[in-house]
Amino acid sequence: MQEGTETSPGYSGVTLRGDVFSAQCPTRELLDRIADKWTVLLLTMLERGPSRFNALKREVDGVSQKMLSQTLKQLERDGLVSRSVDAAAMPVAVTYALTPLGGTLVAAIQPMIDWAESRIGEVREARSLYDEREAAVISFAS
Amino acid sequence: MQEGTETSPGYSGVTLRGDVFSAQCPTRELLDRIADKWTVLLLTMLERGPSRFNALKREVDGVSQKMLSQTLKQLERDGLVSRSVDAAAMPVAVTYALTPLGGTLVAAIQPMIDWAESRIGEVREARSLYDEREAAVISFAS
DNA sequence: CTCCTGTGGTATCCAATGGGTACCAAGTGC
DNA sequence: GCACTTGGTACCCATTGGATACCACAGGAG
Repeated sequence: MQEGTETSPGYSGVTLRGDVFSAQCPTRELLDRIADKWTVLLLTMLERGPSRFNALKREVDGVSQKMLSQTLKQLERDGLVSRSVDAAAMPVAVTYALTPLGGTLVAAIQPMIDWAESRIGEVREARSLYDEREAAVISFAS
Repeated sequence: MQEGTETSPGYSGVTLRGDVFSAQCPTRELLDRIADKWTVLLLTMLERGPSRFNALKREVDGVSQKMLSQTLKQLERDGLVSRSVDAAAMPVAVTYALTPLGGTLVAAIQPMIDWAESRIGEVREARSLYDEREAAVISFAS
């Protein structure tokens, strides 16, 4: 019925490319979504190979069923993950797998993960230093 | 076909290196923090050069004062951003800048941003397809 | 047979978090 | 004096995340 019920597909020209700092930028909306705790963890986990719902729930420690199904649904909608149902299996088997597009994203976030793993020491050190200074300031103030 | 995920239990006090999937993993805690909307945007903005509080607030569209000061404080604590106060200036000038460590992080998240910018088209296409299918299923059900 | 488990979710509720607004103190322009 | 700037903090409410319960169905234990 209403053609205008959703974000206009046209965008006549100006894509605001490079301006992720504008709230309206579509790239920023995408960035907001992929720069997400569970998204990153799930994609990384799926890079190891296809997995099933409850397997993911067990493997990704701390994820709730709600967030898992929600995140997987978004990833599927974004074409990053595929969902295949085997209805013939006994209690129904649902398998999630990375799509090729999802694979390119995993490759793109890998440097971030590697950074976290290699720099965690420096960050922790910075934190201790900061907390010490902080404590000093507080005791000085009171 | 990979049998995947021998992330089985049985840690005997080992480093958990590479196991970001455990909730206790310190790397995962760090990853949760940097895989954050405002963190990514602020770091990217600061890569352009040092900036002041209200300048950042103006430039990063949509960030609230609260989230800005909160995020900056965390970044400072993590040693990714430095905060320098010029008390001599008229209404006090506070300048935020990337530290060398922060610079390495920006480099590490850049691929993710580039991915978002280059693949946004494919994602949008996947979304339309998904939404169409979804709508079809719903109208079929009702 | 009933009970319990596992499968893949959805629905519901509540706590935590994010964001908007107001306010502060100090200085400057009008 | 009044309003505006600076860099924040304090407070409140809306949105979100997370825990829990529940569903339908099938298989195995007892």
